[in-house]
Amino acid sequence: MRRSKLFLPTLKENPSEASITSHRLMLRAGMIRQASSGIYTWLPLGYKVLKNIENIIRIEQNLISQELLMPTIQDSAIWKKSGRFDDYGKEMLKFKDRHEHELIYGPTNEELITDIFSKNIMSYKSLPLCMYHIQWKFRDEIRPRFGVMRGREFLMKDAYSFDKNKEDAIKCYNRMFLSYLRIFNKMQLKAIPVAADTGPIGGDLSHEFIILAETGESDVFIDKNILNEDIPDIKYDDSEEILKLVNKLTSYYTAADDKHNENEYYKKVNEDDRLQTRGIEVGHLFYFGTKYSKPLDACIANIDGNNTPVEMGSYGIGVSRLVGGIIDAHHDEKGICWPESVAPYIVGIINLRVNDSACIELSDKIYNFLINKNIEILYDDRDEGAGIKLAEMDLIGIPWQIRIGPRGINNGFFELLNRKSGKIIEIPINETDNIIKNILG
RNA sequence: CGGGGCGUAGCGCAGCCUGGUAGCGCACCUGUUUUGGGAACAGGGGGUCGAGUGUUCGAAUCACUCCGCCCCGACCA
Repeated sequence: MRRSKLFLPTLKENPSEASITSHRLMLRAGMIRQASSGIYTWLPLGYKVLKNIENIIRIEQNLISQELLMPTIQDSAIWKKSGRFDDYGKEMLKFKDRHEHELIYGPTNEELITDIFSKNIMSYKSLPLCMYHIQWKFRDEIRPRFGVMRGREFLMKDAYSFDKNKEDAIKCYNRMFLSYLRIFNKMQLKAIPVAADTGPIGGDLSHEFIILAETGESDVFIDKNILNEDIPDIKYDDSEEILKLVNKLTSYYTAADDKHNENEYYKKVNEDDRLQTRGIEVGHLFYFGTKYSKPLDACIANIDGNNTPVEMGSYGIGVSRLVGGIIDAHHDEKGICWPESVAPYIVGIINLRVNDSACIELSDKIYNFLINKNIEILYDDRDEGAGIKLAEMDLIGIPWQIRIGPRGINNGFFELLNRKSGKIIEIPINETDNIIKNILG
């Protein structure tokens, strides 16, 4: 993509509407604009990142689940049946269509997927079944804030599992646990599983995945050692190994403020290992058994021939929130430093002198070379001062910058800069292959 | 919903106290010179001062009402 053609309205100054880092940087880097309180337009650069995050989630979730797409608008009837129409309270947006029929904008989808299940699955032989979708949700938050971190409209991945008994349901829960660890790991986030309350979703087993951040909304108390745990290479069908991993990770003391117990914390964790900070919830696992299958009559014929309510769980990831979370974890004073896995462009080319024919020739050559290698690239071909272009490339956080200017060309090289480390590699002009080696190596 | 703050050009702000018909920086347009970290000079365009009502000869400025946005708290992916 040529920068001269890209809709990328960056801001030099901090907008007054933003107070925290991720929000400020998303506005300044031209990723989002606010449409209304807690509701945002995703501009091209931000949307690319959002899509990249979605795809990381997709690739990992597809190993244990199937993707479908449910609507944003739901009929209020199923919510009345589950009892949540009233329980969910003012957070749920309710409205009527032209026939005075009551609808809601889905804050989550347990009712809808349970309804689909009950109408199409009759037997335990069709289980286990796990499905997910990535869809916009609306929760009319009391106080939206921090940009996409607590929006009213937000993109969520929500998965739902159906099993014939509790034992199988827990196995699915644990597979999700592993899947979440891998997903967050791919985004270069240290997500810590924390025992959690179940809130309006309900149920008796639940973990939140929290990333540590000073701007997080809840206090967390953890045993530092959990941060050193690696994610082992386990196959998803190896329930025993997965269980061992889950048990190991959940044996560490980790708690958000609502479940924190000071005495236990002091007893269980050495003083040097205690870490009290703030965190952002990016994922949540729930096992809730038959909480929805009973009222919505989602029953299966079980092995013994009796109809029994299906065992369920649900598993959410805040996709749009992750964009903010990743920025919070990966930025410096100049701007964003995207992990390559989610970066909107992998390489940025800066032609420092757009009226110099040698610079144009080399820039175009490298641009076309990288396009042919299927590398996402942003080519700043604008007639602007060098400082403007360098500063913007830093701000929007492109992991690799290629700088082409007369100074280098006269000495037979161009520069490849790593955004995160700041290291510059000088590459001879006719060795463009070296770009690939450095980026991938 | 309780507490606090804000609303003036695309962005950041001044002007308001003490009413006299709107200004600065950045950005934008034209030209010249520049060109390796947010250039210089010259010229130019852009505003129902969040909305309504009132007070007044006259309101961005004073009063009242409403709307919107942000921050702290209770709730949550």
